[in-house]
Parts: sequence; structure tokens; C-alpha cells
Amino acid sequence: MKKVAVAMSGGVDSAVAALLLRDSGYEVVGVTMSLGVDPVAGEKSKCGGLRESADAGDVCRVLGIPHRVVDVSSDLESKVIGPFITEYLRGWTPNPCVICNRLIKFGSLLNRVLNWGLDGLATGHYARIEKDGGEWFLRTPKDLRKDQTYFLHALPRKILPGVLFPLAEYTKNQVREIARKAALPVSDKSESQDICFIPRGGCAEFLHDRGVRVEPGEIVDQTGKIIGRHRGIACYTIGQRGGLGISSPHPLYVLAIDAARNRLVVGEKGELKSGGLIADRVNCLVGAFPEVAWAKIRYAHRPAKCRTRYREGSLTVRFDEPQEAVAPGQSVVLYDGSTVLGGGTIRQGE
RNA sequence: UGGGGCGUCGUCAAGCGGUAAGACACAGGAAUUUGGAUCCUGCAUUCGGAGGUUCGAAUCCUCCCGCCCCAG
Repeated sequence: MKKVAVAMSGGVDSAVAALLLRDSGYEVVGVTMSLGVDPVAGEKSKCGGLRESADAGDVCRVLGIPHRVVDVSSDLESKVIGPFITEYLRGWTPNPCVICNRLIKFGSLLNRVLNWGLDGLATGHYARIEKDGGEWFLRTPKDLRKDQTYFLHALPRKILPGVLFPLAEYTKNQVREIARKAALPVSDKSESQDICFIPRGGCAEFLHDRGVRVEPGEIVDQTGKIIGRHRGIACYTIGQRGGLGISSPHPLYVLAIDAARNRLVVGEKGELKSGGLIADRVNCLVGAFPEVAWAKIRYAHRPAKCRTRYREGSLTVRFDEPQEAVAPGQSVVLYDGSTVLGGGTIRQGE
């Protein structure tokens, strides 16, 4: 592999990824995905906006590599945003980043890049790809604090040979240091970003603008007693505490979302535990799921030991220790040590 | 309008003459490539109102207002 594209978001990580590849002898092209949305004045810039695209361009200039912008807005709309809205209607909590990685970044963008005649696509993800005994694996990076494999579990296994994660061996601090030393214009940009296609107003407003009925409804306790009102189901997710507006001796959390009745069921923290879950849209990154594995049910979740069963497209996970706030729509990702085994989309906790 | 009880932050609630706990909610921040969790900070110059007693009252007294209960 000699000629590669680096997906550049306009942030530090992808900038350093490009730098590292360039310095290790690759012929590098910077590619930035455009979502076709202009940032609102004064709003914090977001992935996919003009501002970020310009930053990426600046970095490429400093690095002396070409920069191309690819418009993925219609793809994003149909493959990510559409399903995102549909899932909210069902009372689920989608994870658009997982879908985007699979279908956009490592889907249409990767294809585009390959069509340009390049050999592969790199990103600034903190993750690792390794060839081991003739097989390719997705593994956790050196900086486990930043491990982003959770968001990458849905990549098709067969594309792994064409994917590079140059930051696999670096910590976030080292990355920033490298950026600073190289005087990259983005070296001290801030870390976080929310969902890239959700503008300032927040999720509820976005959904409303997209025609989703955001109707207030009842909040009930586990006995069915009405104890409050919610602002619309799409504003909540399982395990959520804030935003209920109900005072109680102990904090209340969303236990379940009943989309059919437009209701929220709430209860105390202890009630959030689930012994297991069922997932579908399963992606396997190894030959087969082992019976014992470690599962993450959210980003930044310490993997929980579990037993797995995969049958007819459905993955059943039983935790050794019950886990908190299993949320349909979120991903469950299975690990064996540093190896990502794959995962799926949670359909229900149980 | 006979008798009894109660009115302290949005809610629940300590306080019982010495200068307004706490919890929940809420707001802001930290953290974070989803949504959440979590953590930190803030949040009644004032105790239904008006007088009075006292060096000093949310705490004692008086009247008024508003609730609740038992009687009628």
C-alpha cells in the first residue's frame, strides 16, 4: 500500500494521522467529507461543515499534500439521518456514528477513494488493525482511554485490509504534541463534537424540524401511576436522569420508552440493571463469536464479561453481572482482550 | 366560622430563641466522535402577612390570610 487517502475532519487527530503517514513514506491525499451544511454564525463548528473543511485544507497545505472535498450529504441523508429519525420514532436511541462509519466513511467514501486508484483509506480513529496469521483483525489502540473501536465494530470484515489507523500506537497527548511540533493549525482544537448533523437547537428540535411529532406525554412509575409529563419521547433515552422534572426522594431514571403509548416509565437507579440483551444487525469480525466474551453496551463502558449465543442473525448476550441501562438502538460490541469480535444493535434488554 | 392541626427554595423537608441542613428538580461547567451515566459548581439576606416581646425570633405572643382534619 503506497497511495492512501486520509479522511480529514478538520480536527487534530486526522491531521496527525495524515502527517504520520506522509512521514512514513506514503503518498497521501487529504479527503474531507462535506455534509453540505453551513455552520450557523457563532455556533461551534462541526464535523462536515465549511469551517472544518477549511481547517482540513489548511492542514493539507502545511503538510504539502493535496486536499479534496467529497460531498456526502445525500448519502448521509438516506443512510444515516433517515434511519436515525425512524429509530427515534420507535423509542430507540440510535447511534449514528456507528452507521456512518460503516456506510459512509468506510462505505461510500472508501469506495470513492478506491475508485480514484488509491490503495486505501486512513482515519484519525484511535483503533488498530492487525494482520495475524493471515487474517485481519480490528483491535484496541494503545491509548485505551480514547479507544474508538466501539464505533467501528460494524465495519465489514473484508474491508479491513484497505483501512489504516495511524494513531494506533499513539496517545492523545502524543498526538497533540506532534501536532504542536509540526505547527499544525489545528493543534489545540477542542475535543468533543456532538452528532455532526444536529444543529444548535439540539436533537428534539432537529427531529421536530424533520417532521417528527414531538408530543408531550405521560411519565409513569412502574406501577403505571402517572407522576409527570415529558416533552416528547425523542428527548429521552434509557438510563437518562435529567430532564424529567420530577422531584422524588431519590433520582429517577428512564427505565423504558413506550413509543406506542407515548409514555416514559421511570424508576430508581437499581431498576436499570439488565441481565442480558438481544441484538440484531450483527457484524462478526472474527471466524465466529466465542461463547465467552466481554461486552460493551456503550462507549466508555468497561467491558462486562458475558456469554454469547449467535443464531439466525440474532445475538444473545447474558452478562455475568447485570449491567445498567441497556438501550435499544445502541450497539453492543464484543471483545476478547484487545480484539474486537464484532457486535450488533441492541433490540431489547432482558 | 365549635374543636384540633398546618403554612420554611419549584417539590419534599430539617430547624423548637442565637443569626435558614439535606434530598429531588433546575441551571452552568468538566468529561465525551452517538444518546446517556458520572463528577464539579450554583441555587431561600429569608421562613404565609402585619405587629409585638427580646441584645437577638423561622423559632415566643397577638391579629389577619390560606389550607387540612374532626365535629356540625
